[in-house]
Amino acid sequence: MATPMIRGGGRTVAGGLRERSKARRLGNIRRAARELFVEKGYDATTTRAIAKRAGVGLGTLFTYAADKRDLLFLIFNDELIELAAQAFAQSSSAPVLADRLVAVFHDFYAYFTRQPNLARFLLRELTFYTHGPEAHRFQTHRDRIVAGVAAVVARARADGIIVATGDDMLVARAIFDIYSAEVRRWLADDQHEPNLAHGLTALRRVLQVLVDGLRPQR
Amino acid sequence: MATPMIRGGGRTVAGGLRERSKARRLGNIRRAARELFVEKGYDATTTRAIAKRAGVGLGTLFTYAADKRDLLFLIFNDELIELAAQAFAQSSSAPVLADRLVAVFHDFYAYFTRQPNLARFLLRELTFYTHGPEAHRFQTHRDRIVAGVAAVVARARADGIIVATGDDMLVARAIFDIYSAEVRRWLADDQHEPNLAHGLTALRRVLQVLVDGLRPQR
DNA sequence: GGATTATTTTGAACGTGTTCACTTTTGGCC
DNA sequence: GGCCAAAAGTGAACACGTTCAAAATAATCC
Repeated sequence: MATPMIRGGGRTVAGGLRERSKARRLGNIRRAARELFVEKGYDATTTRAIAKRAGVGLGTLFTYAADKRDLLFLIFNDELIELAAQAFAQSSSAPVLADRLVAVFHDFYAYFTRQPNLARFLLRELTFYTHGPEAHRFQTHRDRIVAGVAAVVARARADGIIVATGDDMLVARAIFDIYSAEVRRWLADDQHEPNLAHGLTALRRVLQVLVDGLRPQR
Repeated sequence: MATPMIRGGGRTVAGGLRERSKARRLGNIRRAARELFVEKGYDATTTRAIAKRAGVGLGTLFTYAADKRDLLFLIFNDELIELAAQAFAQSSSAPVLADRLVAVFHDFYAYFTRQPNLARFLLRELTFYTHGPEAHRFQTHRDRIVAGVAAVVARARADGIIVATGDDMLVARAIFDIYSAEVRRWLADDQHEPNLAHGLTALRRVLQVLVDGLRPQR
C-alpha cells in the first residue's frame, strides 16, 4: 500500500530502510519499464524483461502495479497530468473557438508525436480501460481534459465568441469526442511518422464544423 | 485460403467432399464460438473451449480465423452488415437532422442491448483493431457507417433542413465520432443493463449541439 | 543482543493465445 | 483398385501475463 499502516506506537518510520528501498525499487521499475516501452513498444515488452532490467523478481512487479497496463500508467501518469496542466494553462485569445481549442490540443498532439511507439496503445487504454483494477486513474485523466475544455468553452462564452448553450459540459464532451477520434485517426493513418501539421489541420476542420453548426442561418 | 487454387485441369470440385466438410466445420466453429462468447463473454471464453465444442482440434481454429479477435468478427460480420443495411434503409423524414440520426443509431443501440456481454468488447475492436491481420474488415465496417451517415446528411441538405457545407464526409465523420463516443459512454455507465432510452436521449442531446453549432446567431 | 511479528520479495506454477512440424484426408491419375 | 501430391487437421510446445505459497527481510519488543 502507498501509506503504510500505523499500528501500536508507530510501527513504521518515515525515513526507515523499508521506505527507502521501496522508493528505490519503484524508481528502478519505472525507469526499466519506460526504457523498454519506449524502445520496443507495449506488446513487444515483456514483464519478465522489465523485471530483469529493474533488478527485481517477476512477482515484485505486481506488487507495484496491478497489471501490465497499470505499469504503463505508473510511468505516464505524472507526465499526463503535467501535459494537461500545461495545455490548459495557456489562454489563447483567438477570436474563433476552433483556434483556441487547436492551441490546447496542439500540446497533446505534440506529446503523441514524441512517443510514436506508445501513442496508439496509450490512447487505447485511455479510451477503453474503464473496468480494470486501476481504471479510476484513466477516468480521472479523461475527466480532467473534459473539465479543461469546459473551462475554455465557458471563457469563449464569456468573451462572446460563442452563444450560451446552458451546458458547457455537454459541449466539452462533444469536443473531446471529436478530438479523441481525430487523434486516433491521425495516428492510424500516418502511423510511421505522424505529421503534426496535418493532424491539427484535420482537427481544426472538424471542430469548425461543430462551431458553425449545420442549421440554416436565418 | 477462401478460394482454393485451381491448377492443372481443375483440381478442386465445387460440390466435393473437401468443400462440404470445410463448410460444415466452419459452421460448427461459428456456432460454438457464438454460443460461448454470448454465454461467457469474450475474455472468459478460451480458444480451447471453442475448439472442443466445435469438435475440432485447437490448431484447426487458426486455419479458419487468424486469431481470437478474428473469430469474433467471423461471427458478427454478417450481422453487422445486415444491421447497417437495415439501419440506413429506413428514411426518416423528421424535420430535424438530429432526429433522423437518432432513428438510424437506434438500431445500433438496440443491437448492443441484445449483446450485453459482448457489446463493449466488440466496440473496442471496431474502434482500435486497425493493424491486425484482418483489420480491413473492421475498417470496412466503419467506412460503411460513415458513408451511410454521409448519405443521411446529403439528403438532409437536399431537403433544406441543414445548410450546405461542401463536405458531407467531414460532417459524417464528426457525427460518427460523437456517436462512437456516446455509445461507449453509455455502455460504460449503465454497464449491467444498459437503458436504451437513456442512451438515445444523451446521444440526441449531443447531436443537437452539433446541429445547432456554437456561433452567435446574427 | 535475541525473539516475534509484520511486511515485502520471489520464482515456480498455472492458464492462456498462438505456432508449426507432423499426420491424416482428399482428389486426380493410371 | 493403388499411387502421388496437395490440402487440411492436429496437439505438443512455446511465450506470455498473472498468481500465490513460501522465503527473506525489516521493525518492534524484551
